[in-house]
Amino acid sequence: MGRAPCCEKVGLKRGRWSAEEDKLLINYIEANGEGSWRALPKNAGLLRCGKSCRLRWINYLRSDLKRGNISAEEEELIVRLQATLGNRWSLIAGHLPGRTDNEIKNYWNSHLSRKIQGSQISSDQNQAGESSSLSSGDSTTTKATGQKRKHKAPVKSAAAGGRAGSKSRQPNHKKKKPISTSDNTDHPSSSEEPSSEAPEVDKNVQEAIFDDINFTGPDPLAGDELSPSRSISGDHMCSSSSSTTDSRPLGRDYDQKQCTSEFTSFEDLLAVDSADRHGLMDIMDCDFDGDRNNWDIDNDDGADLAAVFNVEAQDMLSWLWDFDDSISAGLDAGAGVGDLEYGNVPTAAAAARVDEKHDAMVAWLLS
DNA sequence: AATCTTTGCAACCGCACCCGC
DNA sequence: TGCGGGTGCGGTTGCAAAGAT
Repeated sequence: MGRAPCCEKVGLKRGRWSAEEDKLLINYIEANGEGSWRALPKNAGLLRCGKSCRLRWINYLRSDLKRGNISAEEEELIVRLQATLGNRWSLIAGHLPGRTDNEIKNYWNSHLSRKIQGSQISSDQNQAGESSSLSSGDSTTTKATGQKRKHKAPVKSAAAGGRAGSKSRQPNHKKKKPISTSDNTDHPSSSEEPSSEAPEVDKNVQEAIFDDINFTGPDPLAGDELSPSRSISGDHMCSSSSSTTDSRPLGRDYDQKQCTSEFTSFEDLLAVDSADRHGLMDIMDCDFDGDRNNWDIDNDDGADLAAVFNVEAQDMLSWLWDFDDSISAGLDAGAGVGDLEYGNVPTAAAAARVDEKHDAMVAWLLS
């Protein structure tokens, strides 16, 4: 506080811009270029604050803007980037040519955040036997559940430490620690200082996770041959009785009691044969519900996982979400709508890709 | 048809950072 | 080195339009 406002507000117009004002602004910037926003209104003959002029130009009047109709691809990219970068809308906008941070932010707050919320709710329901769907959280569902959106606080980012509010704003990440484009595709934790401490494993939370793992995720270890479709759900993370065809070693030889007693630490889990570590993927319970957008953590949520492993799970998950072309190709080749659910075995290349992600997951958990 | 409620989004606000003086 | 102007960013608000009753 104590700082003078960016411009004198007395006598200045506020609210919606008229066509005449837009024209004045466009004409001035085309003639003089951007910049000097404080002086611009006066020079352009506008009764507007310089900030307002800048906002109007950047968000709506620039010629290189797309405006409207965010495509499914753009939407998917937004979701993925948001999971990785958090609410750094300007960074996200940088990956979407023709889109502004404000547009993406609004789209997120009015569409996507509710989809994610709806997905999480559905995910909870899924544990009770219902199927989940990301798209189930659309506006219709919102109305059906009576959720009020008006002036609600936007959903805070779990991935990048979404700030509690403008008054407690965190340092600007972009300016302090620039994030390159490649950071978005690299292992997300690579840009963070790796923790030098071994993960603190809260046994209670760990057991809670073990209590209700659903084996519905991808199973590249299904091998080269098609295995019958299978799904191991609830309370059987370590059960050997849940599937007759299940040959994945991790947990298969243990019942739940054994599991929670023998695996008293996460390191114990990792001590099993390296080939078995792929089962770790299932701890995360990566779940594709026939919709690549509908990727979720079925068992508990990222917050619990982060609590257990002392990491930001969402960052890793967002990378795992990177559903690349090789996998898509595998699915297109006949793996089916079920994506990577058991029984829908993708091509060898696709399986190898998932395999790679499993290994990365293990490395990440150990880091 | 009128009224109320909800939604979408344009615009505003305050804060933090950068940079020149 | 410190200060202040300029700018960028993300959260929040206001309001028109759409939908529901």
